[in-house]
Amino acid sequence: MNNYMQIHKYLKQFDIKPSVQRTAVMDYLMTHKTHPTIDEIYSTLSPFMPTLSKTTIYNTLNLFVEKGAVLHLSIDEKNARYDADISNHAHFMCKRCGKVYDLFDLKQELFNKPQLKNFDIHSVEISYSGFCGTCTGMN
Amino acid sequence: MNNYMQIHKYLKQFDIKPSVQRTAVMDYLMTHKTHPTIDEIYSTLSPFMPTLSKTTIYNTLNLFVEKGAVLHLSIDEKNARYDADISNHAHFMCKRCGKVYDLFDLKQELFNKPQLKNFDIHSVEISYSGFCGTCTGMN
DNA sequence: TTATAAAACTATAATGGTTACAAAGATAAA
DNA sequence: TTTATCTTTGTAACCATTATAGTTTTATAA
Repeated sequence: MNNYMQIHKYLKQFDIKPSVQRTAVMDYLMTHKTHPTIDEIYSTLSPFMPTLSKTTIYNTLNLFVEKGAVLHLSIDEKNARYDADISNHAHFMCKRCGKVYDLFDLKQELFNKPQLKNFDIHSVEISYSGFCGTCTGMN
Repeated sequence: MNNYMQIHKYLKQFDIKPSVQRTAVMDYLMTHKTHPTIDEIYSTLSPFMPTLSKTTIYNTLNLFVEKGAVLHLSIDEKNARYDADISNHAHFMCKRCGKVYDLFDLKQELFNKPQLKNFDIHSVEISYSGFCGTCTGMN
């Protein structure tokens, strides 16, 4: 079974009808774990899909987020970022270079939804910011 | 000592030169713990300060955040939100009514900055979202 | 297969939050 | 008082996102 069919199956698990465009976007997110912006996704895919519209990227990602297949990250004030890894993990954004990194090795308790009687919590986002090792020369 | 002078002293602690406008904005943030948007701050202050410009609100809040006197919240994708309470606490945003609530009663460990050799972490933002009690009728 | 309806995609325009810029005003120093 | 610096202001520009309407594709059913 090829990758295209695997992604089809994966999308269907989230009640998302596969299409060429949707499959390409999910494929991009799965193979580029860089928390890309809309523009990055569009710029990369566009040469291979000449009729592709940026609106479709917007529509597709809004659908993915709505269906729970993709995380919308608000860590970057300038542009929305997207992440196909929906497992519990946090993010770090370097204030100098702007890269967004995954932080997997944190205690899982961090991601527990607090049980509060006045709030029905659906999602958690844990974001750190500062300088990355590449920018400080400390790695 | 009046409130105006107290706020002057407070701003100076953050190396911020007080001015009428800056004092008014900090006063607003301290007395309105609703995590207001730029527009809300401007709309409220404007009638009392007829020459006030919205650009000044932007400039002022950018300065406050830069100096560490105010937190910029990215929990609301639509508008930046600001919080004069810089102590460790998390936020909850209701996806129906849009209100942003403070969550103070969480374990302080949540706000510990993980010691990672490749990342120099300056700040932490913990955001929850879902439905609030008012919107679900459950309180 | 063909006709019809629904869904998805596309291009363009509109929206709206934020920043850039330049001029005017206020403050501080000499 | 003069000069320099900082702050504020209004306008214009920018740019990410959404709205809209038309086209294309896909699904349904006769």
